[in-house]
Amino acid sequence: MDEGLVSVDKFSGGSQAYFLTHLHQDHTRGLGAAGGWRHGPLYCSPTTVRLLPTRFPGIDTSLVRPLAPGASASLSLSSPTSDRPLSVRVTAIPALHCPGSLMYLFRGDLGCMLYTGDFRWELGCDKARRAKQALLDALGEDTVDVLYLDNTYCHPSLNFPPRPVVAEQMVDIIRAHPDHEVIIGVDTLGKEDLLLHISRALQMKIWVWPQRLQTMHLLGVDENQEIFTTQTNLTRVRAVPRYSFTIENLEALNTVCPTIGIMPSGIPWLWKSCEDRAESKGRPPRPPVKSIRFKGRNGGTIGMDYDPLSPPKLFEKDAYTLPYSEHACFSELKDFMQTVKPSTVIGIVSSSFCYVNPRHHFRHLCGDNDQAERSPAKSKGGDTDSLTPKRRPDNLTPKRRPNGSTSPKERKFSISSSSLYRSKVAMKRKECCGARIVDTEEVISVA
DNA sequence: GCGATCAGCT
DNA sequence: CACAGCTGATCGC
Repeated sequence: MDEGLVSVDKFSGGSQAYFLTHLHQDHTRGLGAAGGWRHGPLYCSPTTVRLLPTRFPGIDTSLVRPLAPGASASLSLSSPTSDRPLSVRVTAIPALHCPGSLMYLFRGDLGCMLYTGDFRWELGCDKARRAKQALLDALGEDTVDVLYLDNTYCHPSLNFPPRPVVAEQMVDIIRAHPDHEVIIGVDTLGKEDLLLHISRALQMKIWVWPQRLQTMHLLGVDENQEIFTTQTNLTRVRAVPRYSFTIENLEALNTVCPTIGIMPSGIPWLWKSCEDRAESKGRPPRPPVKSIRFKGRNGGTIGMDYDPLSPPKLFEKDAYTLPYSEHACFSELKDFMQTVKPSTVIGIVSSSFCYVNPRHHFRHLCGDNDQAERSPAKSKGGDTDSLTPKRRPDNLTPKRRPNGSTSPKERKFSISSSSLYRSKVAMKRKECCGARIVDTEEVISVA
């Protein structure tokens, strides 16, 4: 593929069309650049369109092209080198990562490429089976020349149950602590289904910070406003920003009232026991790990390495972590590879703690398995910067990822008052983004 | 003084 | 460790 044609999750310019897979900050770098968006047409899901102004208030929506899951669009591009016209058809496939997340399948004069973005692929769930069918329908007889794969958890040891199973485990934990306050660490987008499940199962509202409530309403997940609230006295279960979820904060909250924390995450090292962490940091050992019993969930229905019958690992006192992941685990990646059978595969996650070239595990599922690394495009030239992720060899420690360059200017909320002065910049950001650590503590201590 | 970007951290 | 994100420092306007 020639250079300068299309970019996915990269918005620094130089392309003729731009594609956003989902609205997490590390995928939107460059979108908030000064002067608004004017590099070219910007394709994303209708859900993402709806949320876009909350993340990028100044964005010029005339350049935004909503692409519904399953829908296609034709792109008329021109070769930057020869000026000849190029025809490319793009199809959006649900990625099931967070609300509005999409994969993009490109086919046309440049061959066939599939960019998954971040995705989950739980084929025990209807949504994933429908997504798989949508992908197969879109592919038809075509073969994917290059698959850009979410390799976040691309290691055979990283298997976890489908999200509904883990959601039920979380309900069990909360039920086992009837007199505790509960905080759950979440990001600005994602894990809505988990919170909905908890709310329905326990018949309990869930506190979220004001900006998160706005997101819920824009997503339409709580149309009757029965589930989520910003009023602290209505519930003992709170979803807090992931960065408020620290041992220090949990201990502080416990001085006010008994509180447990639950971190839903697929990150494997969070499953380690607290002793490991204490020793590794030279701190005195923590108290012994408390164990929690879970109801068995139909024994072998999960068929993964993670054993749902064993208690979830506790990484610190009063804090639990459960493998609720919005990224595909290894067995799902394997199934995806078997379904797509690409000629070659390239990982898109370069900052992973254990970046693994997916070819290492899936070479045998690639059409070009007998060849070493080669240019992934057909005979049309080298691959584009834009569609080539930051690649690095196996077993190399990743460098620190450059930070996001987005400038989220959220609408203001009144809850942001805090007596803790840090800096004007911090205060400004605080105003913009809604509740933070201190707000959460204040709010809970008042309750 | 302000926003954008970078460095550092979890 | 960093899924995605927050904070403070610095730079240019």
